[in-house]
Amino acid sequence: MSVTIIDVAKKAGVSPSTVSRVISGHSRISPATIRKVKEIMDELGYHPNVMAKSLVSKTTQTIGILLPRSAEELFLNLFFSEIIRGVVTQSTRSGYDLMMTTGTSEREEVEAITRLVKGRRVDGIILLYSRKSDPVISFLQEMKFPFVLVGRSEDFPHVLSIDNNNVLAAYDATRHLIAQGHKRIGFVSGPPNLIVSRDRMDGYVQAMREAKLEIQTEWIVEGEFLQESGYRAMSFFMNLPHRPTALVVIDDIVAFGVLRGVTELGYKVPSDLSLVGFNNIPMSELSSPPISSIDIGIYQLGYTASQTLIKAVKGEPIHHNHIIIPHRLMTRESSLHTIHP
Amino acid sequence: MSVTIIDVAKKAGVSPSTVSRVISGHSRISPATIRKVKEIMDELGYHPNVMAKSLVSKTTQTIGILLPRSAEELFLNLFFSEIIRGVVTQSTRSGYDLMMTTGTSEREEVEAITRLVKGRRVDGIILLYSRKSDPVISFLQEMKFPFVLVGRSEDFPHVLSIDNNNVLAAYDATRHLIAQGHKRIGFVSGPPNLIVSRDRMDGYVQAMREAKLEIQTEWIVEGEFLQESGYRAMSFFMNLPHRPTALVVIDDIVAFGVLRGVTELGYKVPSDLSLVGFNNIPMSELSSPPISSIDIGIYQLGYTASQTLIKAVKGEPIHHNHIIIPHRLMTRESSLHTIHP
DNA sequence: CTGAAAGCGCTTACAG
DNA sequence: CTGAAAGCGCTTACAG
Repeated sequence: MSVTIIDVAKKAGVSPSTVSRVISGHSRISPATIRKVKEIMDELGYHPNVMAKSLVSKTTQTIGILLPRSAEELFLNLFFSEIIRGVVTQSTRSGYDLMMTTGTSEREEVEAITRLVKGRRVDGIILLYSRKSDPVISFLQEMKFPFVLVGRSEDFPHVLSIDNNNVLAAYDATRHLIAQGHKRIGFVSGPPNLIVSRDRMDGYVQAMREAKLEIQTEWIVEGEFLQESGYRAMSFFMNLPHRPTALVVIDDIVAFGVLRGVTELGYKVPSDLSLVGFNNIPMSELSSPPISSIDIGIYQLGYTASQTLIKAVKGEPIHHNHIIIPHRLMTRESSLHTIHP
Repeated sequence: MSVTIIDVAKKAGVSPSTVSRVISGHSRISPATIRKVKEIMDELGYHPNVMAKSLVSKTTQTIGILLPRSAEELFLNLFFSEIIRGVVTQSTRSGYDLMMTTGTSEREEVEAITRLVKGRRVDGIILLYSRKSDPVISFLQEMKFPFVLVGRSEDFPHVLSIDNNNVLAAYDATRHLIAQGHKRIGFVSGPPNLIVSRDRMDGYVQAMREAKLEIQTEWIVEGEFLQESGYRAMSFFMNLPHRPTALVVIDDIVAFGVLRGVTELGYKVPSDLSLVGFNNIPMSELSSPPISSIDIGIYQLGYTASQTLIKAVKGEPIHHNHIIIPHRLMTRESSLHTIHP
């Protein structure tokens, strides 16, 4: 049915081995043979069967990406789109295909990865998001299978990973609010089992301590990466007798929820409540008021993850196991309100 | 290195053929053998080598998705994230993996698809977005390779496709504005080579004609699916001596651009200019004012595309070649301003 | 119900 | 510089 290496060999009057060597750019082949074989390949419309090639070469020219369990809701947040955009761009440039997989439970995730790894379907894997103790990481380490983590792992500190310095990022965000004269600053966090939540919390705490500002436990609220979480956090804060005048918010989408709630209650951002978010999604500058946000270079995170993984797959040397993508505070109206004591 | 079917066979004291039959759930195997073999498989941690299986079975349990050329900018628009979310959810549920590929030029796209198809890397392909004459479609048809199109094709009208009724959707949007008393309604379109642009334009024109309303050519502007396009269109409209009082806008993201521009100029939505967009992205209800939008069921589009493709791959009967996902107008403040003549 | 054998399409030492 | 042969890990008629 399709054209095989044997068809080409016959027609070119050479052996299949020779055709194979021409394809792989093997050294010791006469120019004449190369020309001849290539001609026939074109003429016949030959294309290598990837499966056969993989079977013997034990390489697939494909990398896999495991989407977090909540893939269903996942894409509501621009974070993952941006990551994937970076990954697919880079992997395509490097001649690798990208395989996506997911699972709805931890067991399903491990199964999906097992299938990819043991089924020899991919050469390496990109993991998005790290939870505290992740059986997927244990499995990949045990298998000695190449992988990179977007984020970082506490249980497996030496794992190859691409991350932001989230502690510093949150520190910067908090410092910025302090510089505007705020003293009562709250923090809206994400799911507590995510390392990114705790890193950003740490940065916030550090900045507050350093400035000798009081942190009230009720100024710290945990939630999901969803608008609703912001909305709920806001209602909670606004009912406090001593409410904060500014918030550091774990994700812009959550910040939108805060903003919406604040506006509905008739308060104003930034005069009644100043905000700084994270991720700098395109809508941040569109909302009214525009929201200040830490740009964490999401696309770059994905691009670098793919690049690093492919290096690892090829066995090229990797100098740093932990690559940090720089962040940048984008100051906008939501945090430009100076408090005069 | 890894455990093969032969290792299992040896240890279980049967032939490789039998192991293979147990794996594939073949009928005529004694329960005792099945139990024994499964036990050994677990014990040894056996996992089938997908490549070897594909090579002989000629099936990959994988579908491919071709991202539009502009993948770089692509994900800035929620449309693709949502589509992919639908596709990955459904394909995973059906036990298929998802392979993503892209190209930066038409030639590269054809190459990427050729690699997937001729390399027997996938069982079927999902195409996003259709341009007027698409060499990828010609190729797939010629190869008799299963594929579905998200969108529709004029050059290949019988191709399996999942689409909205974009003509009707735009008609509904326009009717809604007419019902508010608007007579001077403009249309901000997308790239003219996309069928979706022309379909929506047609719906707009139909509704206007039917209501015996005049359409001025300067009320129709083409652009990209980007904020900037909306911004530019707005500046253009607002400088017209006889400017429209309402706009149908091809995409919410473009509508945001319009909104931002209008606001900057000191005008108000909806009183100075009413807006209806398409796609109903999450931000539509967050902006101020919230933007009316046609929800086209993007997730559903992706989910159904995957479902239909997998049916086609399996050779199951498909009753309709053109599947239409219903749309729904979400009325919000941006279009709730009644004009009294 | 089960096994031996051929074959899927390729690569790669081993010879020459 | 090139060919014959073995083998990657699986499936599937063909026998029995």
